[in-house]
Amino acid sequence: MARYDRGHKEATRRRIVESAGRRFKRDGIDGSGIATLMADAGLTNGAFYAHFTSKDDLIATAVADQLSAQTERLRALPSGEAGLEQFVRWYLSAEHRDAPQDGCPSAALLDEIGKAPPSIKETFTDGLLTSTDELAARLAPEDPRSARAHVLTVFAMMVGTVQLSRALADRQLADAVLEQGIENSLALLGVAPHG
Amino acid sequence: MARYDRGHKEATRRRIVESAGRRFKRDGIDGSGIATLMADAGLTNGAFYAHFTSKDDLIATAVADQLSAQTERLRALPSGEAGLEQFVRWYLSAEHRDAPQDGCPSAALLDEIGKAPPSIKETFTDGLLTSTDELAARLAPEDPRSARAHVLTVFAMMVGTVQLSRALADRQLADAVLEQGIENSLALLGVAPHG
DNA sequence: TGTACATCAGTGAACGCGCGTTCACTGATGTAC
DNA sequence: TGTACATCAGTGAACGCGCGTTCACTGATGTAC
Repeated sequence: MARYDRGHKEATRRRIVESAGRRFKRDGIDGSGIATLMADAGLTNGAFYAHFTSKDDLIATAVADQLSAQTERLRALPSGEAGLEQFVRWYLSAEHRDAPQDGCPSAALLDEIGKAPPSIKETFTDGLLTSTDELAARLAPEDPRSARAHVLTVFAMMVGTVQLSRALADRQLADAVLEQGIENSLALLGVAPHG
Repeated sequence: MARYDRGHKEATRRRIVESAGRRFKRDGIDGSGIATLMADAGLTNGAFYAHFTSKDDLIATAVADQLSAQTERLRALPSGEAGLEQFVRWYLSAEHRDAPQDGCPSAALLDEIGKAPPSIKETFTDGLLTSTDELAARLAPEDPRSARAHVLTVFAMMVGTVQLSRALADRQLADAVLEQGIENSLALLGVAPHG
């Protein structure tokens, strides 16, 4: 159509990546077709391959983008254990459970990433570690690396808890699971609850 | 083709349900087409609708079947905390992680079930509670119901841990996460490790 | 300043393919007479 | 005992549809002369 500003294409690309991240988290990766992803960004399917070499290319890009957005959110938390506790309480909230498109990419996509090709697993692993190392820094400021596996495991547990809460047909039970999850997670992190 | 023994159709149906359960756990529900599912059972696609009204019908049946198979496995465990610990150690083993088709349906499908229609969530919820109540009975034999949310949460955490271990591209880290997961799970259950 | 052409982000139709589902048909056996 | 027909689990081709991907084309702007 038109000839656009310098930077227009880059802005379009970013728009696709961001809306695709949301769509993936809501409907799953397999459940999101190219035409839908492009329509989400206000475009038609044909333009897709001017921005990405394949759907896998977009998946990897969107997963990395989602994880780095999460890292930013973690950096914005209060330092120390207060930030940790705040994160746990948000993560295991009914709001997070009920709005997967706005939430954590791991909670929404971990299962599909486990079945994805190695290149996507690698992208995921890198981005996830960057983000969980933010948590580790809060738990063990003097030696974040030592807390890595521990933080990663507690994070995995929170992921599973949110997923279970999303899958249960009994809302009361789903809420109870989240509450218990907060207690258990804080206990494992050694954070005394201030709620 | 041939006219078959009494009970032949029922046996065929069971065969489809069982192989579909394995296929779903391996490739995902969305990732498993009718033709493949029927070929797994040694049949052609056309016979499918003589056994099920729709793919969703099979999904619900297979999920329920998988969960009741898991319940049977839990019943076969030693009674008391010994059985609990044995379960946790199997669940968070590299073998379980690396063979999803033979493993826990929740670990493989929780994410997709969270996005599934309510009828499937209900089937899942019923079957899951039956199976986790087996664990609760080991933790609190005098009042299993009181331990329900607690056991459910620890179970959710184990699910997330297995999923993360499947998604990580770094095998060493994936193994470390499982090990930490065992420690954390046993701690939360109040079971003193005997490993 | 005016004309001709190059650029290029985006359009929209089409490709082959696999999806869930439908349906006319098969053919070995059981039943009726 | 022999023939005609009913039964029914399973076959395999076909349905319309959406998938990921390709491609000829559009048309507003920038550049060359």
